[in-house]
Amino acid sequence: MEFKEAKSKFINTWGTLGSLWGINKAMAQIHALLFVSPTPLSMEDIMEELDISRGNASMNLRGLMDWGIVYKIGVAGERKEFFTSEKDVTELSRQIAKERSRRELQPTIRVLREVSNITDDGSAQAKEFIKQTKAMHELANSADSMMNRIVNQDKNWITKTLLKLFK
Amino acid sequence: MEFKEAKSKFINTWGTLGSLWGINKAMAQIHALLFVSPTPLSMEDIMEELDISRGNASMNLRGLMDWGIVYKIGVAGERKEFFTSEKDVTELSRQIAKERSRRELQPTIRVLREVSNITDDGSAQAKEFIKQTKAMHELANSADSMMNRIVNQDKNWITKTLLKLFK
DNA sequence: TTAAACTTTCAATAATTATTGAAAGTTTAG
DNA sequence: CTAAACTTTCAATAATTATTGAAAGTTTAA
Repeated sequence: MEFKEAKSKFINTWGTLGSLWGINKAMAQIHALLFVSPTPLSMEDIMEELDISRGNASMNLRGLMDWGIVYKIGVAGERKEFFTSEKDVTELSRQIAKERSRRELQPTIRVLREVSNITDDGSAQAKEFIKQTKAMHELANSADSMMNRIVNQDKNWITKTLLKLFK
Repeated sequence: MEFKEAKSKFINTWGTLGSLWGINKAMAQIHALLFVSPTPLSMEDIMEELDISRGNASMNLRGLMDWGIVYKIGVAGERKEFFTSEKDVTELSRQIAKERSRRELQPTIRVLREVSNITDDGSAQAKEFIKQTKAMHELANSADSMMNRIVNQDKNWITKTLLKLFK
């Protein structure tokens, strides 16, 4: 397999994978493209390479910037804007973990705390509901602690932990 | 908040969350319903409670069984089939980790290995591509090792590890 | 057997989500 | 300022994905 084929396979795989994780295809593909590009790309470049419209490129680039994994940069002597992605996979993981915690886990934990706190009316229904949602609440809290540790405490925690555990 | 409201809030939240993770709403809601139900439910029960069609219920129940987190059981003296979910949150996590590894992570790792193994033609493009996809390949391998450990090695690994790390 | 009770399948349709492209908005060079 | 170069927005539309419901399939009681 040569470069061009490998590149398009990578971008495609990333796009499909993105959809499985609630990230739309174009957004995942833009990220993949920037991730393997040695130089920043303009919106024009991205539109052309992925064959998408200007509007699509603009919206999804903004989305990626909101995730904190793509940056807009200025290039001297160029009027248009250029984009580049977070290149370090550890930092990328940290950023994604941080955002998923904020966007998904924390709101879920809030709901779980709320609903598991109803008063037990003595019915089997209520008893099971409380038991199960409490268990889920504890699990979600643990997962969130883990993510927060990844994000806040120690920049090399992932690597260190994995090394400790698996070698 | 009383039971009924809490239950519907839980089911709804789970449904929305599911969509964010590539699981469709009905499937996530069926799981939520079974997860908090003290007794197994028939397809009829599920259709009525979630207000979905027979076909929808049937297909998504099969999906949940493929994930290994919902079981079909026979009830003595009843002709129709009943369904129940995995009730233990640790086992639920194990099962989901196992399936996600099998369905998503492993195929991705295979592609990453493939594309990161192209021959370096000396171009900056190819160099960066190889460097970045190799880094991603290593990260994905680590994540998969972690998941496999969760799933295969030790049934209480999650709990133990979390306790060790965060208490 | 047979027929009632139940489940699955799948083509049609509905609902949702992504994409386009052109108008409106913004920035900057001159 | 003004106009060219560029970006963003958003209503219309396309593409994708989920849902329905009825026909086909399966199981079991008698």
